[in-house]
Amino acid sequence: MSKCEQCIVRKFNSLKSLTKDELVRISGCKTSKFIKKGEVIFDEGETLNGVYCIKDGICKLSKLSANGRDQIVKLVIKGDLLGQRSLVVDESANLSAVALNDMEVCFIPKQEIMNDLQKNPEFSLDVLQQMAYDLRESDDVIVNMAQKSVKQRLAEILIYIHDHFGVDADNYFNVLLSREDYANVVGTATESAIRILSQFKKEGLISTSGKHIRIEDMEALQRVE
Amino acid sequence: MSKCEQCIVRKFNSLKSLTKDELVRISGCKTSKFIKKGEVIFDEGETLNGVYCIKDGICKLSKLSANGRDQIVKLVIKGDLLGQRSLVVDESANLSAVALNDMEVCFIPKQEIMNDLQKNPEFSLDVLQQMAYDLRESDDVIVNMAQKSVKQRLAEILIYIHDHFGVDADNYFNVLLSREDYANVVGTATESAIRILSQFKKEGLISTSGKHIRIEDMEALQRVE
DNA sequence: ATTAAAACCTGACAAATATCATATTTTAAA
DNA sequence: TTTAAAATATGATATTTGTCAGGTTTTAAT
Repeated sequence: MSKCEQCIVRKFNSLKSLTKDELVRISGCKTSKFIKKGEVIFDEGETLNGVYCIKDGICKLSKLSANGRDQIVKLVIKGDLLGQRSLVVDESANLSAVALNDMEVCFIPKQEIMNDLQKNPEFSLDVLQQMAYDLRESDDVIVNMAQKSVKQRLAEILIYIHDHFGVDADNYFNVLLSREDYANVVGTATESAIRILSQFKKEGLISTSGKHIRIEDMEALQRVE
Repeated sequence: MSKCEQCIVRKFNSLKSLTKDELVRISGCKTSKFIKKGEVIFDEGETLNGVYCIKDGICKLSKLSANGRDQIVKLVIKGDLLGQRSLVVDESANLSAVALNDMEVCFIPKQEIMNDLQKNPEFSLDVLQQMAYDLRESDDVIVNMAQKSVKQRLAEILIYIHDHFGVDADNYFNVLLSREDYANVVGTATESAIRILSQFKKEGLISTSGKHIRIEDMEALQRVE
């Protein structure tokens, strides 16, 4: 099994603040998992016994609303950590994590992380900073949800996905979301999301090929009101 | 000036994890401020040179949206800390803080807090836990904003204010919000908030006396769809 | 106490969004 | 390959919410 000390992925998350010794120890007790597209990593309400370090792939974090609809709160990519929040406050998971494509993740047991959190102030501060950053992002999402139209939110998520997850050789998004996923990100009915994407297509803002989406006119997309 | 070691308020926030020595040191460099209803504690974009510990009063944290409307993200009360997030990630304030009634706050300079964050793992973990808790709350707000109707959100904020900030002898809310504030919490037009409050009144869910609001039928309010 | 400003309220209408129905296309299983 | 299921698409219509316009009441300053 590969070793944490040599893993590039950790450079993108709080694990970068661990010492070499700590990394070796974690490497010794981590387990690696392959997760197929559509599989659940963990479910809302589940007790998490550790954190997941995403080595490859993308997943969605969502929560079931009282009306029966899933709300996608965040998209998480290679390099990110999953489950630190629940671990820190010792609560069950508040969100479900589902793979959007095939993934490889490393599971690090709770005790290892908690141990380092208590003993390595640099690591602890790094986790704190990541959480502070997430908190600002969440606050911004609240404002967008409350104040912007569905069309605007959809335009923005398209730009977000383009900028954060990149595109392939033909400029199509690397992340494949269903129309229902798009609806669940912006918080609208699936039909509404489909309708607006069709409209964007007609207006030349995007083009599609099946589920694949490509931005054709970024500036116009940014101007959407 | 009163001393942090003897202040009851700190028991409700992360400062409770500081040692006696640390508290004495902080007490020596803190400044106390009285802030009148409506006054700004800090503004979005402002650089914060420390954190505010709320000794008395309530304030709103809000962010100006691109459409010119204010979105209230959080209501903050006696005992809470303001500004830790910005301090931890060394960013300017993401939200504005405005007093909803007369307040007393203590300002603690940045360096004191950062020093303790680096040297006292217990304090650092406590701040981390508070932030993890806030993050869950924010995620829940996102889901509510995205999936619930304005009427439901308004009913819920009434229940939230009742439960978190309490009522006076006549069962009226301790917090006085304008109709515009209510609109800015649930993310709707002021007229819509007014209309729905009127409807709640007609249906006997609440009663009002000027700005003062009292819940008359909690169960019916919880059932609002 | 008077008065101007702000806050509150309501109606009429417009715009945005949800819902339901149904057709078409794509996907995946047998 | 065939076929059933799922995803996508679009129209018609209902519901929710926003906007504008005009009132009344409350608040605060003189």
